Amino acid sequence: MLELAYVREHLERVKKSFHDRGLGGAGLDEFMARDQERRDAITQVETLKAERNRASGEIGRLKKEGQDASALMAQMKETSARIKQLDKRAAELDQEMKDFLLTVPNLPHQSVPVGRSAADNAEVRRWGEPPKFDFEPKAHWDLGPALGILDFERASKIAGARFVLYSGLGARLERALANFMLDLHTRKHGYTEVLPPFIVNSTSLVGTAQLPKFAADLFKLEGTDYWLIPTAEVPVTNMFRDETLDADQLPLKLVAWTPCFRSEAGSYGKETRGIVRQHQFQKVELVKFVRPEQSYEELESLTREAETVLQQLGLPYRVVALSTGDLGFAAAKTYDLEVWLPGENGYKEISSCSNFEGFQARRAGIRYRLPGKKKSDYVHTLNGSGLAIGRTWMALVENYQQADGTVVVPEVLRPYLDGIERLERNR
RNA sequence: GGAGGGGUGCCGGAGUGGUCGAACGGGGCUGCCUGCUAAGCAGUUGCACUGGCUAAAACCGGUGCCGCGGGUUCGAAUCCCGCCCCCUCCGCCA
Repeated sequence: MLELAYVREHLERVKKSFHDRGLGGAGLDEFMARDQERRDAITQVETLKAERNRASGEIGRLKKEGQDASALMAQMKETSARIKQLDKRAAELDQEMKDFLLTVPNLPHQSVPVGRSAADNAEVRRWGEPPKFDFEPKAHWDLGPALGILDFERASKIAGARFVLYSGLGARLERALANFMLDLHTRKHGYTEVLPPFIVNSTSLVGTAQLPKFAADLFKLEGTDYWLIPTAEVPVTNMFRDETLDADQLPLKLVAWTPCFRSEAGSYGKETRGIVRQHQFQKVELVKFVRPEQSYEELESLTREAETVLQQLGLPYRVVALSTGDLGFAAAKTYDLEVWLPGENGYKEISSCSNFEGFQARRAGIRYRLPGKKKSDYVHTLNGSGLAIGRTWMALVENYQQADGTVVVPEVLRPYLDGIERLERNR
């Protein structure tokens, strides 16, 4: 969320942000008109309240002295009625403005390439060479079922479309990947592991900005205020909602392995094959709370930390900086990691690393205080996948496939799979 | 799910209709003191919105905030209603 005062004073910058993101600037001018109306109403009602407060004190004094206060009381009864009316109007305007502010996207950082869509994203760097095969490489949706480690039919019987069942070595590979990633981030990158609730309330979702705009992307539990998390970002960022952290706790780095649930409403017909786009998947998520002046170096290191997973697994990838047209609602800047997929002969997003600056912190009330300083300030929040496990599974199977349909297990993963060197049928 | 208790400032903890933004204690900050530290003394101590001043602050004023939302009243931390959360006991359960 942008601060009201900021929008008021930097209207042109906000309008430019809307434009760069490919949104109409509509609403902003009306918003400013509302702002003026609201401030006028507040001035008026506060004057009346001040008058009432004075009179109430006077009434108390008169009564104490045994004097008659009924005239003043009658007068204040009218004033109170008037206040009630004006208060209601001011509250309405206030609510309208808050609702609007919650739908205003974050301002893109100056370094973000201006563009209309993903086509305008800027490639930052590449790592690794796509493997060369002397046979026609298969997609994971052929390899997996053939190895008996992936079962789409039964998943769809149990739940429906866009679910998958991992079986045998497939399930163990998923778990091995999660453990490998968690170990890497906790042992080498200084993250603290947390295991949060997988269900959150709507306040938490407003805090990280999935609500109010993106309810359609989420699963809600009927008859409750509970929602399945679309990413660990939500519970982990909200750990410190309405809290003030000590500056010496920062940067605070947390890693969580959770399932993620996404309704993918409106995406039917898109990426229906394989495990690319599922209603449920697992992800190891990195979350940082940092001091504002450090957030951009922290974004770089966060991205590098996510990249380390791919490097250690030997999976070729590239890093792209999202353009303004592709940038998420809450993000000021985002790097996507895209892994090489032989089955698609192209790169596919496997991690998204973002700096939200104070956008989430303001919504969620996450502050920090410097020792000895009175005034607190909002932290900057960042997060990134480190990595999406389902997509890593998929990339690994495709990149390490052999002519005979088996899959070689990368060295670093073998300790997590009882030393197994190869995924074969009937294991 | 049932019964009971409770939610007050950074923390502990008073406060049952007016003089309460809130006693008292602790902590923090500032100054004094001190070779340094501790102790001691004095002062100070939240957030949001809003008006004035301003380049912007500082600053000065106003309003609101004692879990959240309503209500009663001239006036509510204090009374009434609804909701949320926490604790204890019982039941159930991995």
